[in-house]
Amino acid sequence: MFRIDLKSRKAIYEQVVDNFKEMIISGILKPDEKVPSVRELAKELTINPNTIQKAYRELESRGYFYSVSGLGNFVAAPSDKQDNSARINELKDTLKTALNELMYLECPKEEIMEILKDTALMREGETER
Amino acid sequence: MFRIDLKSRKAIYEQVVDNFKEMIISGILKPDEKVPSVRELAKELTINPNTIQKAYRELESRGYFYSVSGLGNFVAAPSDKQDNSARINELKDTLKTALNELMYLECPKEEIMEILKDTALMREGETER
Amino acid sequence: MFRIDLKSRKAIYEQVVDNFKEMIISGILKPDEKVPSVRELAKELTINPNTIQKAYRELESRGYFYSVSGLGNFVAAPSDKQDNSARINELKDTLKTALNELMYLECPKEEIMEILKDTALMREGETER
Amino acid sequence: MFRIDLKSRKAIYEQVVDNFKEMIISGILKPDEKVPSVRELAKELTINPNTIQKAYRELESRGYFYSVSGLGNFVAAPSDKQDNSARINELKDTLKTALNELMYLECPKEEIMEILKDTALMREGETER
DNA sequence: GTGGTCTAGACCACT
DNA sequence: GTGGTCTAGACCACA
Repeated sequence: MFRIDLKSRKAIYEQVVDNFKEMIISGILKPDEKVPSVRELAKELTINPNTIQKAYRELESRGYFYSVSGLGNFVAAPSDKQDNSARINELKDTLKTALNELMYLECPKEEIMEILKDTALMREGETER
Repeated sequence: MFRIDLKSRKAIYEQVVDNFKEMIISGILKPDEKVPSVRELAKELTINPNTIQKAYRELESRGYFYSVSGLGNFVAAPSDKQDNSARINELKDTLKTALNELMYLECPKEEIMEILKDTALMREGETER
Repeated sequence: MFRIDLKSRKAIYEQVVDNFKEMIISGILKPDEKVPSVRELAKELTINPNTIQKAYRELESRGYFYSVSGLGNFVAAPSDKQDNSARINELKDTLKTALNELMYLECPKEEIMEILKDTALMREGETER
Repeated sequence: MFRIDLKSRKAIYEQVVDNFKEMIISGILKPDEKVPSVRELAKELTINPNTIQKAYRELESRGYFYSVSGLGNFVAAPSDKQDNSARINELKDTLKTALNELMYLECPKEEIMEILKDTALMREGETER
């Protein structure tokens, strides 16, 4: 369920954050669903609870979690999310940069198109007419 | 010419690396063009020469610069670049993730398409048929 | 355990790199084994920590170490190594050059054969038929 | 005739030295043959004369050249070479190290054998019986 | 505790 | 002049 790579350069708490974000974005985790408690998850991943704690706080501050004291943490509904525009601009920028670098590295266009299709951005048949 | 944000969480030397990469990728810097000397750039940006040095070595080891001792650093030709596949896979992954998150944040498709067009990935008329 | 020659023309950090590479190649250091912390080794060798740091990063970027933040540096498994072909060609070239020069200096063939045997390249009895 | 790579990390004067050594070792340059004057070679390679000068001094001190004042530099005969033992030990060491690293990188034995044959170390048929 | 970054200032080799 | 190395000492983020 979780992909944590201790060897990665990325901080562990960030990897936890990314894993949750991905599961929420892809719909594996539904709004108002309860997520494991800090201690539970820490034990399961054999990671320091402080690290999980930090990840949860991060997810809460970014609007992906909400916490009910005494009950635990829950997945927030997309509509509850705050001010997206800043994050959207950030993402657009990474998109542009990544695309430019891919072109520079001579990654074949088809492979990029494949990705676009996979993300449901395009229906089959819209590309490469 | 350079955008360095001392307050950013990103390391200064990484910002320098990214700035150069962007300029090379976008063609602002041409192959075999000389880049400012370590000391020169350090002085211009009021940054410690060692920091610039580190950035330059990074760029060299990633195949964007080559260094001629006694003469300075120069922009490498794209063909001189090494083993891209690992980097390409990384980029594809960030691409996927960014696209998914954009969809989740309900960024209008048109805006994303705009970016694709800008990167010359698609010719006018190929999209939104 | 470590042979560092401060007077050598070779940079100290390179000597550290070479020492570790040799210990890893010869199997003295096993995969996933922890190596001394930057500060520890620096203290032991009475060398500046930054110098050790540089050596460790070099080893990491060449695929001999991996670093786990907060825990330290570890020996990477051979399979984790990246793109060897460039390095292999380099080595083949040094091999050729060294052999040619040895022949020129009239080093007896037997002595060279001795080395080949020692590196397990040849089984006893295969040579000097 | 000369392979000088300004982009290489190796110092230019060292590349000049290596080129001459190789030509002498391989017999392209014969004993007592005259080599180009410092100025001539510098002009031909469009390199600073001081750099060539340094290379020639190095070659002389290592016993590959001898200089006759007013006439120029000449290739020394192998027998004129001094104290080889130190250099031979050096070479043996690089040989060992290179071989070990090649084995570690899983370079196929056959490719290594190929090199040994090419250097006339072995006659055809002596290996892999 | 760990690695990672940065500064200031020094010295060396090469061109 | 150029890059490359090294030291001393400081600060930060992560586990």
